[in-house]
Amino acid sequence: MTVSRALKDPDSVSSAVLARIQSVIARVGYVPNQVAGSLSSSKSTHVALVVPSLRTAIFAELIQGISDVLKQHGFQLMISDSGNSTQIEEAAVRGYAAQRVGGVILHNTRHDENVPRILSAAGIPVVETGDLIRKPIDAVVSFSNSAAGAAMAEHLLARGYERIAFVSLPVKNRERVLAFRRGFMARLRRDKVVVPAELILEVPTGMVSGARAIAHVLDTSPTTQATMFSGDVLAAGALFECQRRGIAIPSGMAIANSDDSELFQNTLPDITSVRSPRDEIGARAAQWIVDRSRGLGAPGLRHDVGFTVVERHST
Amino acid sequence: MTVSRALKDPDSVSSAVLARIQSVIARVGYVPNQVAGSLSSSKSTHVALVVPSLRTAIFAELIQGISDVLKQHGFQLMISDSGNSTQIEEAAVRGYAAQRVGGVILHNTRHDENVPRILSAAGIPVVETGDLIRKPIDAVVSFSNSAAGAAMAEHLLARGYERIAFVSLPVKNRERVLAFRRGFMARLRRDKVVVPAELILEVPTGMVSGARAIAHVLDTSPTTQATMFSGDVLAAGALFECQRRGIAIPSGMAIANSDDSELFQNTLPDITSVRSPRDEIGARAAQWIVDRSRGLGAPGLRHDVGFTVVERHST
DNA sequence: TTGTATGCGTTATCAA
DNA sequence: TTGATAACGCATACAA
Repeated sequence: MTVSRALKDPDSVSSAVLARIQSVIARVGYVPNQVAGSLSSSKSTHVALVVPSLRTAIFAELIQGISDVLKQHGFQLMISDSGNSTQIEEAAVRGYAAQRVGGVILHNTRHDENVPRILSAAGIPVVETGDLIRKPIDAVVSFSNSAAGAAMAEHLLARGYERIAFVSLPVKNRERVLAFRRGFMARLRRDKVVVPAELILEVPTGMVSGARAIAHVLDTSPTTQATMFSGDVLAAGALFECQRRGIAIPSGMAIANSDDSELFQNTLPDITSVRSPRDEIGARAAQWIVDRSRGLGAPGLRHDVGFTVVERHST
Repeated sequence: MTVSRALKDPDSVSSAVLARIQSVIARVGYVPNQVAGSLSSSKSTHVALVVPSLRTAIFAELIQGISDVLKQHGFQLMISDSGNSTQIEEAAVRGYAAQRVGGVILHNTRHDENVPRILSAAGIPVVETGDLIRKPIDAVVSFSNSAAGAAMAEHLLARGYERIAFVSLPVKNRERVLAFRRGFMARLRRDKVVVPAELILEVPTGMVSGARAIAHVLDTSPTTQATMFSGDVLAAGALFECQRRGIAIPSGMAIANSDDSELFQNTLPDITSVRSPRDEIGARAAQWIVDRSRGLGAPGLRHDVGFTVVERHST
């Protein structure tokens, strides 16, 4: 018990005893067993994150934001990916509940019905980060994808584009993408602009996929003026395909993307996109969980980090 | 005890009892406490990974490879970043030792002297993945960065380039980059090609940094024929800068990069680079740890996953 | 096939 | 300021 105190609160131990303890610890190489500590105190220093995929760079900033905050407080980050499957997410959440983690961050906002049940039964704080949904399980830190879609539509309208294509990842199980698309379309409709069904595409992830999509648009509907992409690096693939075909951007085809990245800032021309503070989302989500697991803060958090339409030369 | 058995090995329990247990579990919402399980059995289902940075996409494939294998075996992945600081790495390792993780994967191959001590004292298996070093702490799964550098030098020589610049991230605390550079330079020297000191640059990470570097080379040494980049996306930044300046690639300047990425396959022209199976590195490292923590496999593993110089149109 | 006793290494609580 | 005791919830070993 005295050793335990010496490690957690050295001031509560006399300096003589403290010195003796430290010397023995050094000599025998004692390393406190945090598993036993967790069991005894029923406090966890683990936070779990479930993202749709680990392969994309999109989540790098989110992860870094979380990791930075957790490191400050001696918490550990556990990561897994769901592949946009609610079943895999549920299995992950079950595992995290069994491990009695201190909190869970879910990027998806669509879940198996058991997920809220499992988490609330275990009393585990949850933050959702994928979209600023109305009714989070517990807390939500994000921005409105729907508003972002509308803002991007407004930008394209302001630049005078009227014949517009929309290319995204499959919206099934991707509520964020669906919200963006809905916001985008609704704003266009307000100005009597309608995207024909054959120019609303759903494609796989990746640059090659973006290239194929823009090729399809160019081939089947050559009068299209602008293409809006929603999903990781699709627009970059499209830009490179236009370069290969000798099509000038934006005069021959304007392109924009829903998620900003370092790449879009550096291509020629650089690519208009929606910028959101992904590291801040991570940091705030993590901070809230740390606070909660220390008994601070309120259960329900709803934080809008906002976004910006970064107007670049591709539109 | 019977409940414990019913969950781990349902066949060892009579069907009547099993049914009763399952119904009660469902009714009361029982979730086994894995922390208590770990403490009791002194077996961990956690594997820790320390990468230099989480911000770059380079580690996404490594992480995915690890995660896929761990998921199959019910293991959990814990991640942190060291920022190429041996001190931060040591702190992380200390924390993982306290948590009695089942294994640790370190991407860096240069460590604080305490790191091997801590890990071996705790009996925690370690895999290093950054370079195929001669004397790993325990196991190593990687490829030879030195050989990769040499192979890339050979490629450039074969294409007839003789006035060559070398741009990398700072080599301090980055043994991999240093190994690549040494292998590269050594191979050039064999053909009596020498890179002048003023064309050996060390720059920060990022596309902007790559652009600045190539600008510096172009401005200060316009007769340079090729620039070799070592570090993430540097070459992409250089390519875009050349596009902005109207310099043709490869006739005006050839560029190549040490680490392949989706981006390099899609730019115009696409960029010659070294391809290595990063997901396989992760998968094998994870598998070895899983095996070890089950008492299988031998302590010392040394696996060379190899690499390929992918010759594209930028050289 | 089921159940009992015991211990894993901490921390909370209370006593000295 | 230090120490003794009990408890956290499971799994090991053994008994029935």
